[in-house]
Amino acid sequence: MGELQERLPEERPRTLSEQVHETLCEMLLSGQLKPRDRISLRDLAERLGVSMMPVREAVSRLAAGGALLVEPKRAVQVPLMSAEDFADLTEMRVLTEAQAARLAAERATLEEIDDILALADRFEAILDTAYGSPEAVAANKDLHFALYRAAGSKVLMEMITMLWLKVGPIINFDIGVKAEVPLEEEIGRSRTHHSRTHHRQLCDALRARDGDAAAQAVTEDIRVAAELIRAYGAAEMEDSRRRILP
Amino acid sequence: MGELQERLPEERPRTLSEQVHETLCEMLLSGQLKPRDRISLRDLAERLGVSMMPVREAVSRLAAGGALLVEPKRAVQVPLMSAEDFADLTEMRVLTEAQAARLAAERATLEEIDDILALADRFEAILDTAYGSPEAVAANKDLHFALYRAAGSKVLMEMITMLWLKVGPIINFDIGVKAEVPLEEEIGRSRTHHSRTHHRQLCDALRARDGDAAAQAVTEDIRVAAELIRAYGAAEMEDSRRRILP
DNA sequence: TGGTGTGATCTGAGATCACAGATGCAGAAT
DNA sequence: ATTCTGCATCTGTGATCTCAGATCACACCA
Repeated sequence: MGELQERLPEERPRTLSEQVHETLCEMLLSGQLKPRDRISLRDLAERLGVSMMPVREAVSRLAAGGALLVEPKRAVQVPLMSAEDFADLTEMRVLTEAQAARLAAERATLEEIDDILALADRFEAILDTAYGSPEAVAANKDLHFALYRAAGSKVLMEMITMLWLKVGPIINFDIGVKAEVPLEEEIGRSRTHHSRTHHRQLCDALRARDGDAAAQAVTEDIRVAAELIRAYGAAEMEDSRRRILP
Repeated sequence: MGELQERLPEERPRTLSEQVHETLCEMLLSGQLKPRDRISLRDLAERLGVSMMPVREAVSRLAAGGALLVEPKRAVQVPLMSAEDFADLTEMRVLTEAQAARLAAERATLEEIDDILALADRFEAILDTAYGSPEAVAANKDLHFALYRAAGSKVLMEMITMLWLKVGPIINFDIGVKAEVPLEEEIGRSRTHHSRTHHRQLCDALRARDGDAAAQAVTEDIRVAAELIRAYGAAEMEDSRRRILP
């Protein structure tokens, strides 16, 4: 009992629900959860060393945002997304994240810009050595969120976070597939190529304080990545039901 | 016990949590809850004839979206919004709702457009007789949401709903003040004037399938209303703490 | 061999209880 | 009259229990 408490012993008195929520968010954003994955409240509670209650509350928060799907009397699962839903989600990501990039280019402090440029360098370095690895996913996430945080809009940040929680399982499933199946190397190469191009456009735009260019770079980054995922068919894959950590 | 079940006897088997959630949403959107209002889980549970559990789940869902603020070991309350937060929220409403209007103008079916035009007429009629009434608020909400629904984007609709749940208490508090305090009649008149103008621009844009014009109409509607609220000072009012239904 | 039914098991939903911290009001001290 | 103090009350948090519905596997019959 008490794994979470022991792992975070001196944290300020956050509730167990918040800690569970954070854990689930990380699992969604990092690809530990894939579409169709089912989560048992009892299992997860036992695994984390808490009772069902905090898990229930965390799960309903995620379900409120559409990141998890809970049908009454049925196991809660990571929602399967149709191609239409994925396209819809992608367009909303373009709308919100392009605006965030525009605001960041116009309002970021010099320190924030330096941080973002450093994260972009770090991401490129990781791409060279370990494309498709969890580290690359995390570095990409850190870069994007540093940019969006610099936009200075709390509400926009919340909206983008919600969208990422929804696309996380798909994007990272995609990466997981590529990591396991090294065929289709050309897709990987074209993807890293585009990533580099868009990230460099973004850095240039930030340095020049060019909001439109920053928005354009992020827009293309999102659209190209989405198109590669769509072409790969990950968005509507129908593999057999999986349990987490069986 | 069982008031909700009896009131909705033949509904399909929705959970109590969902029903409570819906009730709370209506209270937020219709102005029955104002900033600083406190909600006791036990009181609300008793009032609705359910146990604390469904109320807890509904409240955490709203809290996840920022529509309610729950601090550990303290009464959950309708969050008080700073002027900066309100401005931020307004800009995000412009971003999302203008895009919804643009999509609706381009993709709405003729039936949907007819419905929207009818709701606009209905709203104007209510404005003539009962400005600032709960009916006017509801009619305005119906009009806007019919428009956004016609955009055909599920994700966009969810985002807009979340934003309305946040601004609902402020907008409707504003209206409540105006209804109780008939001074400042010129504000009321200017507001109805702008409302009419923007709504007619919107209708013309829909008929002409002009996405840009529709987006522009909605943008100005939101910005003008927000400016009037800001000028009135409702966004940062610091009245004493209230309990619902004392 | 293929379809069907049936029961053991697992699921979330909801109620109830115990608990610790926050609140607020009343009374005492200044 | 005002400020501090202390206790009664109210708060959300979390655990535990019950229940009904869903699921799945295995056996049985056609």
